[in-house]
Amino acid sequence: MTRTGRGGKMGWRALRSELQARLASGHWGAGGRLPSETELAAEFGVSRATMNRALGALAEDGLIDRRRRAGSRVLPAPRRAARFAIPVVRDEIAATGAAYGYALIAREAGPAPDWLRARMGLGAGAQVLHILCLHSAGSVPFQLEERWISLEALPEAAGEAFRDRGPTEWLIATVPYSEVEMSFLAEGADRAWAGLLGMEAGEPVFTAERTTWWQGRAITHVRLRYRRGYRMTTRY
Amino acid sequence: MTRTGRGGKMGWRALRSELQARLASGHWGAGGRLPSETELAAEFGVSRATMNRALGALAEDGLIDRRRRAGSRVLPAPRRAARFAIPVVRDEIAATGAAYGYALIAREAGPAPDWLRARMGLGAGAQVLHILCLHSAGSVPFQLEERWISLEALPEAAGEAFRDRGPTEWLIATVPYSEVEMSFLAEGADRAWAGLLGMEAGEPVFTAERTTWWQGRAITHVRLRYRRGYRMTTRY
DNA sequence: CAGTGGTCTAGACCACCGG
DNA sequence: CGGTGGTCTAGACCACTGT
Repeated sequence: MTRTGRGGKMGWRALRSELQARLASGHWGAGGRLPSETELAAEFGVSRATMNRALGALAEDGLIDRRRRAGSRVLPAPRRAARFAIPVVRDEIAATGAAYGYALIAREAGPAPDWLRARMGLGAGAQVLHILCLHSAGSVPFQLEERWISLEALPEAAGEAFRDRGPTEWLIATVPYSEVEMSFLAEGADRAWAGLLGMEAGEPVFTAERTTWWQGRAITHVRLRYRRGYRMTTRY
Repeated sequence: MTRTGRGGKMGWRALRSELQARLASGHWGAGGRLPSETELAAEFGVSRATMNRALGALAEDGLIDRRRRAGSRVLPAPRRAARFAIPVVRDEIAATGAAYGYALIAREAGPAPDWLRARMGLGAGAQVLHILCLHSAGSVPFQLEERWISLEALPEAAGEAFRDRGPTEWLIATVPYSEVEMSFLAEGADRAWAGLLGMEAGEPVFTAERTTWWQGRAITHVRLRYRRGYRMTTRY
């Protein structure tokens, strides 16, 4: 029996690795059934709680499917999920070694356009604060942020100038925990803002859209357009 | 004290929600320190193991930072991570209700180009199988797949025609568990393949790139180019 | 309805690291 | 050094669901 350390019992992380290797080797076949928790626990000489933890981790990783009474089965095609860290742009730029720059370009209150009312579930005539600003790495444009904040849900935004600090950072401090829907897409740079990113109109742009709810109400919607050549990368 | 159910003790999921709500309300302040596991367990009337599980979940979600001796601290800016499910394209199309269509466009073995050898860590003169194929939703192009498979690492690929089944599905069946690096980006449609997706050259395309390793060796690299208007969306 | 996973408990030991 | 989190154990009860 494989063990970690010098003869000690296996921890649940080691167990997970061991079981994962066994899955990869096809030990139980695709779609096959694993022994019960109790049996596996006995085989590896650990308590059922520990084995449960290890198997639970494998299920979270999408490698097996666990159901009461039915047992644990090997998923034929592992349900893959990629985790992308969504860093604050200030940190993302700092990580490249460049100096973070922020510039407010526009800021005005007004009625929400129809598409935004639909997306955020706002009533007719709802007022929003519309902000456009640029985050730079040194003197190079890095990300163009276009944001709408519901003044109904967050009236204190009206008192913020957003001159020295981006709305994202202000929101993080004001509404720390929230529900989020996020999309990634490719779009053509619009004549209206292509120049701000140092791009030609029509050039492909990597864009992230995010709508944020707090206590069931939509607070803000943002479009983040990234500099030419930007990639969002992860390993798993 | 808030409880779930009719007077029963709280489970660790309920505990997590409760603590998350308390975090959201600013109960411990940003950067503040939470009581110890033992204290919290006593306050909620659960065992320390259960409280540990709940706090561990909050740490995994990036809401708090836990360190021995130092205790649990509220993270000032929650380290957010979005999880994107990466479905098999056949399922993704089936989910829209359309019929899945597959067509092999090209398939040829040859030496790996330099950029690919660099990306996959292949030696000089390494042979790869280069495959181009199209996945359609009904009669509409959905995703163009361009893939390279290392014939050194996976010689059995040479015997596969990929005429009825895409290489992704064959790979899943052949190399079920692997390490992956994935990127999302925006690029302009190339003259060489824009037509296959029903697009004009230069039109913005949402592209996913993925390199897959198995037992420390790069197996395959793929570029997935999506139809116009594609979005990758998640909630968290 | 019986076998499986899901969870809780009380106690224990240990690793880590801040003061 | 001592308090904190990390983990394991043995036992227990329960929820779910396939047969």
